[in-house]
Amino acid sequence: MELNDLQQARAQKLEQLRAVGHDPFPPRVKRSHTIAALRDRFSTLEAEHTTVEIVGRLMLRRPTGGSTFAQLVDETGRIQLFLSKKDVGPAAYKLFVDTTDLGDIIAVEGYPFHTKTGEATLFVQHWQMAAKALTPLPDKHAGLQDTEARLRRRYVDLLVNDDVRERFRLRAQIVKAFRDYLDGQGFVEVETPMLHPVYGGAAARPFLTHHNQLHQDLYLRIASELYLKRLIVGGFERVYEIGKDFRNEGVDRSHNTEFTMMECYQAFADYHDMMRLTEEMITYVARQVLGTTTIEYAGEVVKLDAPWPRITMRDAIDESTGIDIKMAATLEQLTSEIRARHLHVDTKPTWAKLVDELFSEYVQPRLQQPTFIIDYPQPLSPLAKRIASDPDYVERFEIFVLGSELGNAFSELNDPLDQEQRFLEQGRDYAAGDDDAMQMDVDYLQALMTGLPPTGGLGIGIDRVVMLLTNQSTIREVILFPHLRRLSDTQSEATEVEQTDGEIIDH
RNA sequence: GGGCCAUUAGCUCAAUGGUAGAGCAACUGACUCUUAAUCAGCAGGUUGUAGGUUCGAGUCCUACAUGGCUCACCA
Repeated sequence: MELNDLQQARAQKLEQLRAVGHDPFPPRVKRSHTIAALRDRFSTLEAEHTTVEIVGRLMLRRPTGGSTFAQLVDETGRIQLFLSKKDVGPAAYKLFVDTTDLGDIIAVEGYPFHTKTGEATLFVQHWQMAAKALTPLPDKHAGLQDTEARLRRRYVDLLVNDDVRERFRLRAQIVKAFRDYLDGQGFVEVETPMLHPVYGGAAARPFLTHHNQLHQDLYLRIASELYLKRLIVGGFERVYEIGKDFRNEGVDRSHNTEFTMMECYQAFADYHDMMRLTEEMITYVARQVLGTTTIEYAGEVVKLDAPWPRITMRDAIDESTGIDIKMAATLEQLTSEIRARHLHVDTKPTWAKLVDELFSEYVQPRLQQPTFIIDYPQPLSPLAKRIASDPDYVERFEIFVLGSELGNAFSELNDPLDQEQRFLEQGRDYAAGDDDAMQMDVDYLQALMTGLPPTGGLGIGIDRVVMLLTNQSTIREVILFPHLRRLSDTQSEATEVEQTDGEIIDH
C-alpha cells in the first residue's frame, strides 16, 4: 500500500508513539460514558467532580501553546475537551500535540467543567490513542461533496455528513416499522433461498452464477414470490420476507442492481384485503418514523392517509387518453386509436405491452398522491388470478406515489393448470425475444397441485419507500453501498479472474 | 446505449491559449479559556488517461475512463 505525503506524516507518528511505549492500536480502551450520557448527567457529574472516561474521534483541534481545546465525537454526540500542560503533564501534553491528528480515535479520562464562555467541557487528565487514522478527513468545513467520492468512500461520507448518517438511521427505523406492523398482524418472518435453480416471480433478467461441486447453474433471485407461496401451501397462513432481490438491468436513479424487497402473503385474503393492508402498513410506518402521514417531497405535499383511490387501469387510461382499452381490444384497434389521437407511444409487439406502455406514458406520471391502479390485462400478469366475470383481466394492483411504483400485488393464481398455460405463454414470449419472460417452474406447479388456498400477495420496494420518507430523489442516497462501476485501473486485472473449473465469473 | 456537463494539491475551489494559485489539512515556529482559534514561515501538482493541433495546452480537437444530469431500456 503506497502512502501519500500526508499518510506518511501520520505513519511517522505511529513510531513516535511506540517509541515512548504507547500502542497506537491498543486492544481495548476504557469508556464509562457515551458523550450523550455524559451530557445528560453533566451538571451532577460536574458538581460531584466525578472522573469519567470518554472515547471518540477527534474532529477539531486547537493547540494554543500550553493548553489545547479539541472536539471529540462518538455516535451519540460531540463534546469539547480541554488539556493543559500543567494538569496532564508536560510529556503527555507534548505527545498529544505531536502525535494526534484530526480523525484519530482517542480515549480520555477527566472531569466535567464549564469554560469561561460557558461551554460544557471535559477537563482531560489522561489521554490515550485508541486507533490512529492514517488518512486525513476531508476539509473540516466543506466536508466531502464529490458524489463519487461520497459513494465509494461511504464511511467518510457518514463521518462528516450528519444528514447522511441520520438518513440511514431512519432507514433502519423504517425497516423495523415494517417488521413491527407485519409481526403485529400475525405474519411470520421467513427466509427463502437467494440462489434459485429456476428464476421467476417477476419480469426481469437474472444474474447467473454456478455451484462448482454440484456442477449446477444458479440464478440470483429476482423475487421471493414463488417460495413464499410454497410456504402458504405448506400451511403457514401469513408469511413475509424482507431481503435483497437482484436484477440484471440498467441502473438509474430509481433502480439499483440489488435492492430490498418486502413480500408478504396472506391465505384466505384477496387483492382487496391486500389494498387495505398496504394503506394501513404504509401509514403505520410513516407515523412510526416521522410522526405524521403528511410528507413533503421535492416541494410536493403527499398525504398518505387511507383510503387511497382505487382506479381500474381501463378507467385510468380512458381518463388520460380517451381510449377505452376494452373497446380497442386488439393490437390493431389499439394502435389505430393511438394514431387517431396523435399520442406518442413506442410500438409494442402485443396488445398487453402496448397497454402497459400507454399507461406508463400517459397515466403513471400523473399519479402524485398514493393511488391503487387495479385490474390489469392478464398477459402482463402471469401469476395473478383472473377476474371471474372478465377473464382477460386479473385481480391485481400496483401502488403509485409521485409517479413512481412502490409496490405490486394480486390475488394469487392458484389453479395449477391455468398456471402451466401461463408459463407456456411466457416461454413463447421468451422465444419471441422477451428477455424478461418467466421460466417454466415445474416444482412450483407441483406445489400448486398440492393446493394453494385463495391467497393475497404483496411486494413493496423498501428502497423506494425510504426515498419517499426521506425526501431523496435518487435510490443511491438510501442505499449504503450502491453499485458503482469498477475504477479503470482495477478493471484489467479483475476481468482475468477465473474459477478453477473454468467457469468464468459473470461480470 | 444516446445527448449534454464535469474531472486541477488529501478536501473545497480559482486560473483570456503564455511561469498552475487560494482556503482548510500537513510541516516548522510563537501562543495556557479556544469556538471554522490566531500569527509568522515553509512545502505540496505527470491539471482523470492516451493521442493530436500549436512556437506554446489546465484551457482547443479526438478517443477512452469515471461520475453527474437527461432520454432510452428496465418494475
